[in-house]
Amino acid sequence: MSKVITPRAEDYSAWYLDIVKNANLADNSAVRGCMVIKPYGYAIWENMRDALDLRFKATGHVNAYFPLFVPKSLFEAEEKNAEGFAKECAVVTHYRLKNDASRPGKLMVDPEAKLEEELVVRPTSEAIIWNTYRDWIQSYRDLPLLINQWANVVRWEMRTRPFLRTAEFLWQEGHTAHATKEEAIAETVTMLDVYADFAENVMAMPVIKGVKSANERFAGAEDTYCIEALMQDGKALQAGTSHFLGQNFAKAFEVKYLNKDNQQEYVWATSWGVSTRLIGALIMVHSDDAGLVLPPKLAPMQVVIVPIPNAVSPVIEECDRLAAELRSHGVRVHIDTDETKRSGFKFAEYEMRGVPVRVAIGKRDIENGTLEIARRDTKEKQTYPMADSSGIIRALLDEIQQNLYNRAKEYRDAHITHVNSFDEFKEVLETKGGFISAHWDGTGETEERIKELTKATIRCIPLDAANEDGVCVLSGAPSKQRVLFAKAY
RNA sequence: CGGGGUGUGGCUCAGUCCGGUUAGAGCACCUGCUUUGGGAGCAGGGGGUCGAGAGUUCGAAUCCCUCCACCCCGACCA
Repeated sequence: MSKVITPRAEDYSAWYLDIVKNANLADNSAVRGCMVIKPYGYAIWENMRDALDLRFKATGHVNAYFPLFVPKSLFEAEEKNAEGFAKECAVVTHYRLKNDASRPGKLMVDPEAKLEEELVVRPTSEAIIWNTYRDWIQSYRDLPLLINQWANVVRWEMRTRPFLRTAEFLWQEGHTAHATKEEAIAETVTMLDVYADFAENVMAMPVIKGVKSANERFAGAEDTYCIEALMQDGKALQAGTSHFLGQNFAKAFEVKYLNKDNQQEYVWATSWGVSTRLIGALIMVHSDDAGLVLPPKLAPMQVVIVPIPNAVSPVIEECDRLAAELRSHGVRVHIDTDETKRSGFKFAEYEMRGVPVRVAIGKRDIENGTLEIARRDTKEKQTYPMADSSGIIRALLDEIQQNLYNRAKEYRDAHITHVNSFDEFKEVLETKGGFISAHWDGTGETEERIKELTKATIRCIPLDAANEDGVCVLSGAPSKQRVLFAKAY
């Protein structure tokens, strides 16, 4: 296969699609808007899932599974949430097919098999979950209820892109119930911190924690917290959200508990989620024109060993010995003994697939007691003594993880620009991109107007924003703090 | 949902305007030999109801009609 990746500078969007295809992450499918996640892409998701699940468990959550289908009457119970998703719901209306008399061998929907009540394919599960929680929660002793589910959801999108926006996607959704408002808000913030920790320490992707403006808030939430990341093309991407839902769902579904004073009270709720979209973020934060670049903590193969020539004694024995040594330290190693491919091809192939460390061992090395180690992040390669190799490689994996984070953070920090006028705002947005830190008067009208004029939206009001008196870049009205604008995915 | 475009081996496309033997190329794939430290070379080989249906014609990938799918640009979105 001659694999050519479009350079980022030429066409960023084509570059992204080339990475997805050539790194074997996903394929288009026969289903409009839906992708097939291939084994290599799915292995990355599994690593993300495992790291997140560990963190969810560590913060007291348990997993459960709720149905894919939501009866329409339940779905519409919390009005704001239902309205927010109404335009992109897949709906099941029938439960049977039959032979089509007019077209032999073909099937048709049986008009006799119409459902009495349509079923919405979940775009999110608040409705079915809160309807269930009503029965599970009676007393303050049942609280807090801390449940997560790993699931697929469907949002009928017009324009789709692999991982970033597909009609069906995989995610996790946490849904918790609490006795007090304070406790629910604390949970919302805790899970935001979990996401930020995961993004920065596992994905090596720096994020900004913040709160969404009213326009960008999750439908049905009182407050939406988010982590925002910056992609290499200067566009922002929401990498995770954590919602304080107030008592909206409790009231819609009558979820009450008896407090210590024997009085009925509505519970307080949160929900939080991240999706396979994170794989899209991972690609766009670290990868280069040679292909995917993966942080070691998520790479399905952390080290690939290429014997030169293939599978020949004593080269192969040395490869096996090193692999065993690395595996005993928990390193994920792959030895490529495929004799039908040349080593040069393999080098290019593993670069394309983002394997953090490549080791080459040849006859020459056996004679010299050496091996060649190449790192994917900087593409440097160097020869080392065989004797020290396991320790060197393990240290290198840590270094690569750290370097990817530092590199991404440097880029991100260099692309947060403070502006004080709308002219400056527009110029920075067009010439430099990235986050624009500016004063905003707090009104939805101004936010909407800025979006119309520039296509930039408020990504978040950073949690660590300092109090600073100023005037709104558009309206000139007084403002107490800066917010972050950007064009977004 | 509006505007534009494209459907030909697994992939990228030529051929369509102006109908004419067995429908082509590159890549990929299979076999053999030589190779193997940055995407190998040579030789041989397999694979297509030309998006679908109906029509015009002696003859259709090519012309007419209908339908379908996908892509790009907008509006909407994690």
